[in-house]
Amino acid sequence: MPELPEVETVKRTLNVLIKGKQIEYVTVRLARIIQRPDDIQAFANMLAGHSVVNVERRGKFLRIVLDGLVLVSHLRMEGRYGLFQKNDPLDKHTHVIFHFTDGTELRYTDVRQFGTMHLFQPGEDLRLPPLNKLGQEPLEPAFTPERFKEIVAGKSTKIKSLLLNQEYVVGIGNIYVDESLHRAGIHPEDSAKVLSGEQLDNLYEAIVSTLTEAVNAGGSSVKSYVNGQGESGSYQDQHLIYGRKDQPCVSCGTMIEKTVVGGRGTHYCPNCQRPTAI
DNA sequence: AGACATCCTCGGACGC
DNA sequence: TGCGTCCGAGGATGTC
Repeated sequence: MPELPEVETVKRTLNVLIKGKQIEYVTVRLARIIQRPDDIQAFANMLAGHSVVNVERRGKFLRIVLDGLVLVSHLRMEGRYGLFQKNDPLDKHTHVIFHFTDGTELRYTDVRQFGTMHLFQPGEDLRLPPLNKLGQEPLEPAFTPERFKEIVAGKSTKIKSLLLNQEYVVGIGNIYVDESLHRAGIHPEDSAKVLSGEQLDNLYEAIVSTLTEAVNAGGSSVKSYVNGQGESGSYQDQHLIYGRKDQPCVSCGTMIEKTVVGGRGTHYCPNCQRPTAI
């Protein structure tokens, strides 16, 4: 389940692996991955002949910038990219293949088939779905404690749901939201508007430090996530709360509980993360 | 606005 | 013990 640190890691490795390569042709083996244009043959035809200029990230989306096109790709839960030689055996879950003129291939593999690709003309992508409603990047300088408080102000939503909503702050998914709330000592079901300035300062710091540390570790490898070079990240070894149901909290020894918040599996320490009294 | 279903596959848990 | 069945995992989107 790639979140910001995993997508950032994929972005960095793809820049090493495919920057400058020219697409000869594209094979689409599963049509539903391609969301724009409607016609997969048009998708393939548009890409042929274009070269990779840069790979960027917006929230959990990759922006593969070509000379004259932008390919927006979301990995959802289990999407992966890998660079192969054209004769390498094909995985049955490989759905899109970008054949380069040098005989290598960028393959998109996705067991769950949830990932998406949208192809745009330059300048279109940021003002159309799925990128047009995305909120603040948490690892950019513009994300300050003051900005975070503006975003949260007056919202009655549960804080966990707010942090998962990509219209406000981007890149946080179910793993890092649980880790950040635990680090800040905040109960996931607290209404955003009841949190004090001090709590929001702590939460801001927890989000930035958690994501930064995870990026530095190459992301978390949960289930099948690997980066564009087939390597696993290591941050899952540093998870203090996610996936640790019925194990003792490292801070206080209380058994970690798992519930459902906003339809998502939610891990928290009932001692360290008590509901905020109103 | 918030709750819920939908998409999908597979691995692990569970029941007999 | 072994085999079959079921369900949880979740990001974004759409509906109610």
